[in-house]
Formats: sequence, C-alpha cells, structure tokens
Amino acid sequence: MSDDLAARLREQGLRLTPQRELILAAVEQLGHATPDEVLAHVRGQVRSVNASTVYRTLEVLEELGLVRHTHLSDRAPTYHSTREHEHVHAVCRSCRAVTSYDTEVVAPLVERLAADGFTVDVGHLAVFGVCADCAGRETGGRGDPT
Amino acid sequence: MSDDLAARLREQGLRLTPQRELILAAVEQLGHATPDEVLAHVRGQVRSVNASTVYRTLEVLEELGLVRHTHLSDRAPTYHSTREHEHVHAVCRSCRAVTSYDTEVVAPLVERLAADGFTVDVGHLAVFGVCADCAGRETGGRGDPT
DNA sequence: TTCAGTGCAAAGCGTTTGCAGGGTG
DNA sequence: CACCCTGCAAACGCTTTGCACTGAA
Repeated sequence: MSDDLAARLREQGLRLTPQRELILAAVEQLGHATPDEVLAHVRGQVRSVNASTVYRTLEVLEELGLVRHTHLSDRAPTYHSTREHEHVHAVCRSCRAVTSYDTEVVAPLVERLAADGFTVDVGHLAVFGVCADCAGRETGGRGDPT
Repeated sequence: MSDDLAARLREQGLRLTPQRELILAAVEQLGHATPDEVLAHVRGQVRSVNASTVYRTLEVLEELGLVRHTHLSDRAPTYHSTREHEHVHAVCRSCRAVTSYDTEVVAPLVERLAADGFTVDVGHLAVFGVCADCAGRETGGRGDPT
C-alpha cells in the first residue's frame, strides 16, 4: 500500500511527501475520480493543497504504476487505483452510466492486435454506446460524453 | 455526397451555407482531422471562416450523420466522414501511430455487450497501447496520447 | 545542505457563448 | 421578410508552466 508509495518513490530518487500520500489515498478511496474531485477530497481533510500539485502528483503516481486513468467523458479524465482489478468501462452516451466489465470481454480484441505486435492498454479502454435503459427511452438524457 | 448535405439539412429545417459545404468537404478530403486542421484547410481555400463556425458546423454535421469523431489523443478530437467504412483505431502511445482495423476485431466485444442490451458505438472506439515497432525500442517516443 | 516538491499566479489550449449583422429559403 | 447562420470577442474549463520558497533525505 502506502509502503508501495514510499518504496517506489525511493527507487526513483523521488521524495515522499504528505501531499503524495493524501492524493494516492484519495484516489483509492474515491474509486474513480477526476483531478478536481481528488483536489476537493484532499482539501476536505487538510489545509491548502494546490491543483497543480494534484496534476503533477497524479502524473507521478501513474508513472510509478500506482494509479491509472481513462476518459469517461469529454471533460476531465478519471483516475483509479491499480490495486483494483483491471477492468474495461462501458459508458452510456445518453445517461452517462458507467459499467465495469471484466477484461475478458476484450480478450479476443487483445489477442487479435497482439498478433500484429500491438499491446493493448486494456485498463485505459472506454467503450461508448447506449445502454439498455436508454435504448428504450430513445434519444434519452442530457449531455454527450465524448 | 453534398446532395446528402443539402437534403439532410432541409429535412431538419436547416440551411445550406458555403461554410457548411466547405467544412464537410474538408473533413472528407483530410480523412482524419481536428477542428483546427479543418479550419486551416478551409481558410486555405477561402476568405474568413471562424473557428466557432467550424465547431458549430462539425456538431451539426455529426448530428446529421455525415461525420463522426474519435479521440486519438488527449488533445483535440479528430473528425472523419461517415462515407468511409466504419473502423476501429489503434493508437500507439509511444510513436502516436494510428492504425485502422476492420470492425470485425471488436465483434466479440460488441456481441458480449449487446447481450446486456448495450449498443457499442464502434466508430468511436480508440484502442491505446504500444505498437510492434515501439515495443522493441522500449520506452519509445515522445508525447503520451491518452 | 541539496535539490525535489509545492504553492501561487499567469498563461495556454481547445471549446463555448452572447450578440448583432448578414444571407438563405 | 423571417429566422437561421456567421463572425467577433469575451469567457470558460481543464491543464501546464515559471518561479521563488519549503522541506525531505
């Protein structure tokens, strides 16, 4: 856990700071969160933490392999801990509902591209479309993710 | 072709303007282009055309089903004509190369989600990963398309 | 003591919006 | 001649960057 953080940072000659611990903890607690949500969460617990620090830290954490991100909307990306099982997201363009699927659903795709030497980043995959509920209501909901 | 444009616009009580024709033509010629590239292309042929017009027009054209967009980078989206065969994009995170695949590569995925009532927007799908070339050179290239 | 990390403020990029004039149907 | 569309300019949301100070090792 956070030991991972300390260890991995050390390996890279990077430093362990309270902000880094807090931001990693926030991502783990929130499940899926945008930089802004992470910022809000962290600020809820502590004094001043800056947005730039959140961005810079999420980048570091991603390089260390502790968090990952996907794009579930055309706005800010969402980050999640790599301690979760890797999964694929299905996003309804109409109601914006996000469903997680086991990576097995893309196994054939992954194998097919692997045959060409292409290694798919499964955890980053977001599949857009229309969910069962919205298919009924026709041209449903609000906005328009991606 | 452009007849499509005129016809579809009429159906919706919308108007045919030179800008709309030019922008659609630009997307068809460019293959895959960002709003900015479309703007540059259109300006290359004609006088003043405004960025907002490009955005508004691409939105209209997409609603009319004449163009589609995907996200091949974490920057601007890329638009393409729906007259092309529908395809899936594989984007190398290292060298940014984009390869188009026939939609059959995602058929199993599409069927699996369809079983849950989820209709996948195949044309929008972008698969990120590392291509064969870059897998060799290890930690390759430049930027980092998300 | 050193140099990575942080906060702050400003800038950057892509996109959106309000408004008044212009052109299509 | 009604009303959609456009250009313009300002605003916006998210992210990045430069810089001087702070604090981890």
